[in-house]
Amino acid sequence: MPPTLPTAENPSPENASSLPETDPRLILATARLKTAGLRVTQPRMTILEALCRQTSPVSIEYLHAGLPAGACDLVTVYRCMAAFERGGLVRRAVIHQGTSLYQVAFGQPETYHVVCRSSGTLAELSPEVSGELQKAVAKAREELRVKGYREVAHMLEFSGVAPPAAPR
Amino acid sequence: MPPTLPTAENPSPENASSLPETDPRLILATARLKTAGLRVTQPRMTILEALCRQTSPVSIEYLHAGLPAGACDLVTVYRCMAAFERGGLVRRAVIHQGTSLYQVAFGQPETYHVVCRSSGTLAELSPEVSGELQKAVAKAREELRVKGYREVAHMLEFSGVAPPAAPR
DNA sequence: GTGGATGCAAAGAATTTGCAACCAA
DNA sequence: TTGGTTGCAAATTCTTTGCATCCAC
Repeated sequence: MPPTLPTAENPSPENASSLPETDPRLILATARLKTAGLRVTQPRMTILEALCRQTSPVSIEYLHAGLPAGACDLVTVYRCMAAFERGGLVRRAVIHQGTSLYQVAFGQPETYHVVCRSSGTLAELSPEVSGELQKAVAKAREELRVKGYREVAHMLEFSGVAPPAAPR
Repeated sequence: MPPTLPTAENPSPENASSLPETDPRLILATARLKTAGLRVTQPRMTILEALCRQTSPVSIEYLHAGLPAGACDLVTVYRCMAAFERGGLVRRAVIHQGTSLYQVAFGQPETYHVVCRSSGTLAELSPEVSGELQKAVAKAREELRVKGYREVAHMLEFSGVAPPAAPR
């Protein structure tokens, strides 16, 4: 059976080593929060820390399930992600079976994904293709900027039926 | 007040003249249905006919509200749109406040949209930029095809805060 | 001090599912 | 004939909201 998207029920094992507060991405995250006019709170930093550990887009439920016990309420994660998205800290990467999956939007190249409608597998597009897409998206953003749009975000997702896993 | 997205409550007036069965797009739609292994039924043709009349992406609720009275159940529209999307007849264009908006995916150039998070206004990107995006998307599709993906679909949406409407 | 942020509980809304009847191929 | 489709009703599930309390700035 092909690997499926991690769910809130079976979160992938968290990296035990907690990121030090001096992690460059968290420092950047703090700056981004302030720039966006958002307050730097414990729940928010915990959420951003967990988000930075992810290697692929995750759902809010999954993210919450992976936080230290009692870190914060699920509703808070919803509210934070909405604020983060408006502030450009995170990006809604794909919508998988009606659920939004998010990824950090800073400190790393933008990568686009494809969701298998059959197995739920999530795969990345090649850096080359992601780069091409990013370029075209940049042009769109520029057009929108000129037209006066602010806080522009975008969501690009591919879906399809993945080939059966190669037999071994 | 800027124009907002049409809703199920205030559907825009339908064009009274019903499309003749010989409408090229409906003929194409019929062919697409068969190609996708889907049956050609009355509800489906009615839905596709209504969808072809739209000039911008619409929600399922809105689409259903615009159908002739008693044409078919709302659930049927949901199921048909899901089937159409898998079959490549329609494209989920944007997700507006948690609601998916669809548009036909054949017989017309692909256009991408931007949703205003403040007013709900939906606007098109220029044909030039949409074309650029389409090219990059085509490359992605090609990569996925080579990798063995079938029935590839994609969703690309921009959102932002639109500038205040110009005073007149 | 003050307005944004959070927790808890409850509501809201889009979408899905079960099942029997129906009909396109 | 037969498996895909549809209608109706009910359930599911993701997401949002209200409000009192709390805390970052």
